[in-house]
Amino acid sequence: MKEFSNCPCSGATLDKLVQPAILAALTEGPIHGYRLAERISEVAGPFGDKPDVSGIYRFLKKMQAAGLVTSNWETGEQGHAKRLFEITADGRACLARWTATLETYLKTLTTLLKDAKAATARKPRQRRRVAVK
Amino acid sequence: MKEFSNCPCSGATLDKLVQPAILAALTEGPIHGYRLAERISEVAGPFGDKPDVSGIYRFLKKMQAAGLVTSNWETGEQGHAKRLFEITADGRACLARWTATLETYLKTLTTLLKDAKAATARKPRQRRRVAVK
DNA sequence: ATAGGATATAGGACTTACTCCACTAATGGA
DNA sequence: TCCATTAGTGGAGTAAGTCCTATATCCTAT
Repeated sequence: MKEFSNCPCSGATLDKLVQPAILAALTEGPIHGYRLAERISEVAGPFGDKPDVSGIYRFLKKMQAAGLVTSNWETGEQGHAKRLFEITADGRACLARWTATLETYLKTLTTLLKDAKAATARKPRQRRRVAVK
Repeated sequence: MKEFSNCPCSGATLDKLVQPAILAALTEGPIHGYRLAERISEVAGPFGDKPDVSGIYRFLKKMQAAGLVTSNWETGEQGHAKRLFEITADGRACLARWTATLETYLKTLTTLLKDAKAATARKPRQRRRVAVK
């Protein structure tokens, strides 16, 4: 048998869906990019280790350009400037749409899973006779 | 409000998970790349329109290199040569692993969805008057 | 004091898993 | 004869990441 460690079936290359995760996290209130990344890796949990911070920032920038979030620099007398990100109305609408999309996606995946399972059950023989029934 | 037609929340840019779909379809028996693509778009159904044929062929090639499938040219006296693809033992193992991976993925997505929903329910207000506290 | 860790933001280069478009080529009807 | 269907393939581009690196500033502990 082979090593499957770098095979996509390990899940290593699956999308982590950072964008909806960001939007969802932002509904909890304004937050810094850094903290956001932490919140998300909590949710992403056991699956994809954790998303890269720089990826988060990149996304936030894109999302700001698209009008899904706003940000302003929090320039306290001390401490270097931090960006506080906030979700916009459009961002909320986008999140709602994500919800619908993910639901459909979930359904598709479930079907796929069922099919795959049925398939593996269907032909478990053909290796060297795996018992009668 | 904006158009969301090219926003990723529309699902247009979500991965279609072609690889496990291919493997699952292959367990039904040897098949041509072209037919395979059709079978998959049936399953993919309402979601991502349908995966591109060329993408399928590219993947099959990669998977063959990885030993997950085999193929031989079906050179009948007439009709141009067709490739018949078949799943290998390694391919079946890979599919089994995919099943496990997708299950975890599904769980993560479900959590994310629940969070997002709770979030949209949580703050539909907060647009003018942010309250005292 | 100062070295090192956590906090915070960001860019360059790369990869994976696709997509879209265009092309060849044979087969089977209308 | 023209055209749809079946079958396979290549070039170019994109989306959503990854890894590594660089920058600052703060807060400890030595």
